[in-house]
Amino acid sequence: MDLLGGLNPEQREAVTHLHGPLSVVAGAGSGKTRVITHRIANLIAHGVPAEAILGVTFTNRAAKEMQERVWVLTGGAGPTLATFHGFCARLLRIEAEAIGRRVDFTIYDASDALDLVKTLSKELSLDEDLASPWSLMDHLSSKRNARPDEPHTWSGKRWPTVDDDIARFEAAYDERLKTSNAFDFDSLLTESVRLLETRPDVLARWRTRLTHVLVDEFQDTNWPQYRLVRLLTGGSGNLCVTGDPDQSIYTWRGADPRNFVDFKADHPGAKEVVLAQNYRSTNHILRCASAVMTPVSGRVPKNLWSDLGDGEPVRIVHFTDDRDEAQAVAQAVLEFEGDGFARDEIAIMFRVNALSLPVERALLERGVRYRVVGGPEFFGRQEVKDLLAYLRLLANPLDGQALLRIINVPARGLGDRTVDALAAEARRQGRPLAEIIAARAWPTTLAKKATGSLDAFASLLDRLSDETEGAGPGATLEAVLTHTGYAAWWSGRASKGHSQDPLRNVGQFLAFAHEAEDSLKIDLRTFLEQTTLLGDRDGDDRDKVTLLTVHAAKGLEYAAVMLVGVEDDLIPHANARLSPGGLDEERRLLHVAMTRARRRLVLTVAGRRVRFGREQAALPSRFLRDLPSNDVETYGDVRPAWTLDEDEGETSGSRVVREASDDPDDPLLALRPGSTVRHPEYGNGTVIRIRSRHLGLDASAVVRFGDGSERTLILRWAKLMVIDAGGDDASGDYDF
DNA sequence: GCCGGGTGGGTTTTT
DNA sequence: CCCACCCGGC
Repeated sequence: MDLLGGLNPEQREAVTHLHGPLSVVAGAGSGKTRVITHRIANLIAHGVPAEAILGVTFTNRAAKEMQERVWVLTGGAGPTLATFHGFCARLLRIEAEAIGRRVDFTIYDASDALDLVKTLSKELSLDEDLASPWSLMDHLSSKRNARPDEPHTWSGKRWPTVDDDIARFEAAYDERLKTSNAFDFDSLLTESVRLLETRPDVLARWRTRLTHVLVDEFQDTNWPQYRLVRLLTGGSGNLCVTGDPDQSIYTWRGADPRNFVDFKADHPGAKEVVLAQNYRSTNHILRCASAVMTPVSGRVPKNLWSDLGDGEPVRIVHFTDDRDEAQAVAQAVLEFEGDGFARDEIAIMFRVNALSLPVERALLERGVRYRVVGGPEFFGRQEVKDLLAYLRLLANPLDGQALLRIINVPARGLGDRTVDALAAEARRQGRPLAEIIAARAWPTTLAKKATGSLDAFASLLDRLSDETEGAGPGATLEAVLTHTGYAAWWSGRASKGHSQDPLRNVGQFLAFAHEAEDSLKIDLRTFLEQTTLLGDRDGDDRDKVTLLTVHAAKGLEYAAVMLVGVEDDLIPHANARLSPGGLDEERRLLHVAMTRARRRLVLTVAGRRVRFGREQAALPSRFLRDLPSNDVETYGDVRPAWTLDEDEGETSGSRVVREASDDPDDPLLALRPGSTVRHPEYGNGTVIRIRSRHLGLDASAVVRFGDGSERTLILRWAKLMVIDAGGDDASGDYDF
């Protein structure tokens, strides 16, 4: 196979650079995946064994896609292509005993980890007002992801014993993970690093095993991740990193684009390739995407260009409310199909998962098949988590959190008092809770009734583990359901307050486990690892519209993209202002969303949106003002919702096509400081300041009226008409 | 100890 | 709206 055909000179340079450090800075759609897969194939063609190549990607989806493309290029060669977490899990299974874990360790997802924090917080009697489980979790995570030269200390509230308490907590957390024979997401990374740092023999073995490492989405790696690949390639320097600082959207999780700078410093003389030609999108789309990035500070400007022509202008469509928006988006799917877009080439994106609900409803009404990528949905449900906990406990009997979760589910007479007594006993003896139970070493203080229940529970566990020895996920789950009476317990409870029938989910989960066992032939441990590391399955994607967050969309592309909720407080998200550089990251996020689109890009804005059950006014995203007017077309009634009188329905729902938004008569791309408005009582005035919705307060504007008075008006209520939107100067006095 | 009802707060984004 | 948590009745 010709591996270099069809590559441009820069791509070719990267693909043919086989040994020694290489960095590829690749703008969106510049053929980065192509470069990586071809380079891997080229390495193999030049005699590097496939098993000696490790490709690290950011998502499982990307790993899978690369796997397939490499197969095609090499005729079935199988290098290791995995996420950081997946690779670390593999490494740690092999090296488990070197760090005091057993090969059957389980992995805690974010919510399991939070449960552990809560357990420990209670055990250590920490004051939750001073240190909430959430802040403790945050603290742990950012501490472990911090660079060693920027040590991270407790940044929450201070109290007299803070240093002691936090230190005790950190130690207890690590200890409990270890005695539970478990890792959380962060510790998969940090423990792998620690192992390679402290055990030269292990490190040497892995360096022999893996001679070439490639890291994709390098801008989204955090310190332990970079440290890991440095360790692995420290001997040979055969490290290739690819990424795009403009697509750095994970700094909130410890990702540090400075790794690019470090890479250069750590690898003097490294080859550097920049890919600028875009093969994906038309130029209207690219110019809009670039314009969003222009104001980002400290950025190396990148001029993305494409020879695919201008294409269609980017559409900005305004709606009265989110219901309208959802209906139109669902309808648009059908229209796009009429225009020749395949359904599985259309994506609907949003900044936050919550926005998918109204869209899903509208799609359902029209019978449009869709698929939601990720989302907390299924595996986050209580009943599924309960059953998973049983499976985890059977796979790893030391898993303390799994045990705590199910010890009294279904209710079997083991309430808080009994469990607390058991936990205290476990601590007293310095043994894991599971051992106390297996050995039936109950504390002597327990009541007869409790010990009876405990005996029964211990027997249940014995029986289950005997019966499921070596069984697959389907059979194991079957046994759990039979012997625990879990389903009967649910149906016995007045199951009103549950939006989705828990029993249906139980049935689905059982079917899922059976399918994994029967058709995919995966064992219980793999099943558990995949459900936590992979989250949702990616079943049959054909003929379905894809719904996903912008984060989940990174690395993907679609012929048509609709991004909903392009409003202030969503993009940029209200919380973005809490962190330094937050607004820039929001720009990058919008940039990522836009550059997913090949030919058609639609941004939608609603004037009102239901949030937390209340309908609230929404403003178009301030980023929209940065889009070049020649590249966009604006549709719909762009007056903000609060200028419409709800009782006179004449304007509501109108979808008049208008001139682009640079039309001076346009009532408003955004109300802004300097705009002239009319108030029915106070007359004309000038907007001095806009305050977006925050801290539970509605969005408001401070307006100076003709009589010199300044009034703060709640935009949701005040019957303001926009007379003159004011100048183009977007740098007015916004208060966020 | 179990469960249901009331209440208050809200987690952006993912492995 | 949807949940996690608290409380009180059984």
